[in-house]
Amino acid sequence: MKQPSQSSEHLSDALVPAAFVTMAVLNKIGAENNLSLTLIRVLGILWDRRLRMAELADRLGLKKSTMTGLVSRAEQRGLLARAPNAEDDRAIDVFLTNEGAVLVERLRAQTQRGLGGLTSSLSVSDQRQLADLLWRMLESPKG
Amino acid sequence: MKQPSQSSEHLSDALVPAAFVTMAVLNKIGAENNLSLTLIRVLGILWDRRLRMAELADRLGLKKSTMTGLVSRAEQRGLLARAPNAEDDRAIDVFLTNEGAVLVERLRAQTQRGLGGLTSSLSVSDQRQLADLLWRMLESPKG
DNA sequence: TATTGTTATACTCTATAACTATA
DNA sequence: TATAGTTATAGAGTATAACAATA
Repeated sequence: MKQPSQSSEHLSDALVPAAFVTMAVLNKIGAENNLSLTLIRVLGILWDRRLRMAELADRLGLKKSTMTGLVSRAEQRGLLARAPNAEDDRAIDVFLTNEGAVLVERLRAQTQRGLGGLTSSLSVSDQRQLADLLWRMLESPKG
Repeated sequence: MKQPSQSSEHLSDALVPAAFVTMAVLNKIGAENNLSLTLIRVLGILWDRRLRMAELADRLGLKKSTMTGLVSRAEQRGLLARAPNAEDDRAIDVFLTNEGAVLVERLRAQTQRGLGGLTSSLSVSDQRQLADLLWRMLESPKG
């Protein structure tokens, strides 16, 4: 009864472990910088955008009340800031501080280095091909 | 000063979003089954193994004290069980119950379906190639 | 002495429900 | 009435520190 569809024939059987390994690296980098995976993602999303709380919660698949705590803690640490929205008096905009932006740049570099051990096991040509396939998968309408 | 190495030239720039999207799917499946990503991983690891607490904690990159809570809650739900280790009287083995094994099979099926929207955007040939590249990356010594 | 696992404690992340203020 | 955001509360996940039992 055991070892059922362990055939590894499906792409998802490779995607899942790849995601876990990638997340482990990100998680380690997060721990070194005292950041959760969620907060890393928040900072990444805010890199080139200013978003309202509700919009941010939507993108992360979180509740607004969860965002409040997340943003408040990050704000206290000086990584991002809140400001009233210009059009809607109910809404609050969130955006990176300079310190937050510096941190994001550092995280990006650390991530490339951290994933180096994994990616460098492939030839440069294979790396390019893998990146290409992943992008095509992600950029599809459904993705 | 913004938009620095946004060139997306590095494989890691594709691996990270792919991992986040994959994790979002897994997270949703977990939520439907009342399981955290960590617990999903625990169950997956225990699929074909019986491990001691310390060994399990090592594989997950967690502290032993964290494992205690994680395993205790899963045990109360009947998904896994504890038993004294035969060789070392200090150690405790952890393994899946039948109910846990049934759940793992269901999760695997749900995951393949859940990732279908993503993977099906590629041709069958591309899917095979992507899976092959990911496996080669993961199976390398460093990975 | 060192290792295995647990307990106690504290903080982050998350959700639900109830609330205020604005649309 | 509906939406935006916060607060209060509760539970899971995580770490650190201290502990008992065994090696």
